[in-house]
This record gives sequence, C-alpha cells and structure tokens, in this order.
Amino acid sequence: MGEKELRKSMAVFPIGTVIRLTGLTARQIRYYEEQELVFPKRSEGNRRLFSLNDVDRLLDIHDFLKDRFTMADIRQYYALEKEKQQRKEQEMTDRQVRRLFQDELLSESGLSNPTVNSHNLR
Amino acid sequence: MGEKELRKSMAVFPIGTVIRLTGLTARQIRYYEEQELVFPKRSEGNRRLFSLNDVDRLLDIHDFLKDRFTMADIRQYYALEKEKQQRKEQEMTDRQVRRLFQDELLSESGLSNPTVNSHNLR
DNA sequence: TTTCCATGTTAGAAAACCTAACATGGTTTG
DNA sequence: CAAACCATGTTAGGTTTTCTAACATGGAAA
Repeated sequence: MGEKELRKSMAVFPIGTVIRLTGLTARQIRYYEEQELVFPKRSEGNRRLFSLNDVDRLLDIHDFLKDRFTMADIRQYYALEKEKQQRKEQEMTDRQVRRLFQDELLSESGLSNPTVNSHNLR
Repeated sequence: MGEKELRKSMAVFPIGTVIRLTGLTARQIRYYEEQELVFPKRSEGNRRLFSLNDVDRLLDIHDFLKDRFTMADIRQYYALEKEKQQRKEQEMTDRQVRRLFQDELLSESGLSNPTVNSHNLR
C-alpha cells in the first residue's frame, strides 16, 4: 500500500468531524456501522474514529439509499467489491511467487550471480 | 486556491487527533497556539479544530525547538514567510490588473471582438 | 543566583460521544 | 387494508475528551 492510500485509510476523524464533512446525522452514521457497511476503528475510550475512505464510503452509501437501494443491497454490493479486490491481490502475489521461483532457477543454474537475487535489488 | 490546498486548510481535527498524528502533548500544542505560532479554528463548543497545514506547522515548530530556536525566533520566521507570501500574491494581482487593462485597450481600439475579453475565455 | 522558557500536572467545568430504548412516517408484504 | 419492516429521529443517563487557569519544574540565559 502506497503512502497516499495509507493516509486515506488512517482512522483519525471522530464522529463530529464526519458529521461536518458529510452532512449526515450521528444516527445515520451509527446505523450504517450497525448494518456493517462501514467499520470505523475505536479510540482507547471507545469513541469512533473514521478514515477518509470511511468518509467516502458513507457518502456513497447515502447516495445508494437515495437511489432506493436497501442496506442489504449495499452490503452485498460491497461484499462483491471485496471479493473482486481480493482476487486482484491474489493475482499480484501469484505473480510475485512466479517471479521468485524464476529467480531461484536462474541463480541455481549459475546464469546469474548467485549472491544477488533480482527481487532484492532496489 | 486549488482544491488540494483547500483540503489541507480545512479545520477538521480535534486536538486528540492531532496528538496522535504528531506525538506532541496537549500542553505543547496549546502553548504553541498561545505563542501565536498556530491558529486553530474553534468548534461551536469552543474545541480547537486543526487543519493538515496546522499539523505540518506543529511538526515544523517542534523541529525548530529541537534545534534550540526560541518561540520568538519561530514567530519572526513565520512573520517573514507571511510577508514573502503576501508580496507574491500582490504580484499576481498586479499582473491580473495589467492584463485586464490591456484587454480593455484592445477591445476599445476594435482590434479584438468587443463582446469577448480574453480573461473570460475558458 | 535569579529569571526565563518550554513543558508537566492538576482540578473543575463544559462539550462531545457512547449505548440503549422507544417513536415515527414511509414502504413492502401477507 | 393491516401488519411488519426500514431508515431515521429523539431522549436519557453515563463516560470520555477537551477546555481554561493555576501552580510546579528543570535547564539555559542573563
């Protein structure tokens, strides 16, 4: 995860800030969490902490609702999105594994400097 | 001001978040404000609200202090920065005024379509 | 040494947030 | 239609967070 995505996923906003940022009410935000559509972290004292991604998602949820989708619909939508994302990530690691394997072959066959593997470079 | 700078100057973080983000103590943060080095906004209920720019500045201030600069030094430094910035902005508006003036001349002399001024294009 | 400077600590009050419960006005659904 | 459901409003009582103000402290400067 890059620096930018990391910043966007940092849980830093208490609910009051999110209310100002989104125009939603506390009730709505808490209900969306109860419905497992967003997953804010918690402070030591149990106060909700939202990330920028959470804020985006809250706005998306509200748009869906305005378009007369139900919470269950939205939950399912995000479940599918998550699966897609996970397949993508699996593809990435598969590719990395193949690359590692290839490196091994190269170094063992003596075609490459045996003390240096390409995936260690940079 | 572009969209990005606008986001960075939005006062959205309560002090607790800033504490987590910077590692500074509440005492330090409040003292830096008392010394007029940062200027957080206030919520309706009088709680401090910081922007990302404020967070950056707090970290900078702390670095200056670690380098044994005094608050007065830092205050002066930022005063100079501000002047520089203001001169720059004045330059910009001067340039705009000259351009507007030029446009007027052109349109009145009939060299340009009188119903369209170039600074209105795009 | 005395003073100053940046920060720690404490106390009491107010704001913000928490959960849980009940209320309500539109949908669906039987 | 009546009953059930859904998204949201409202209220109450309790906890956490933040506020200001004041006094304490250790190291640097005068």
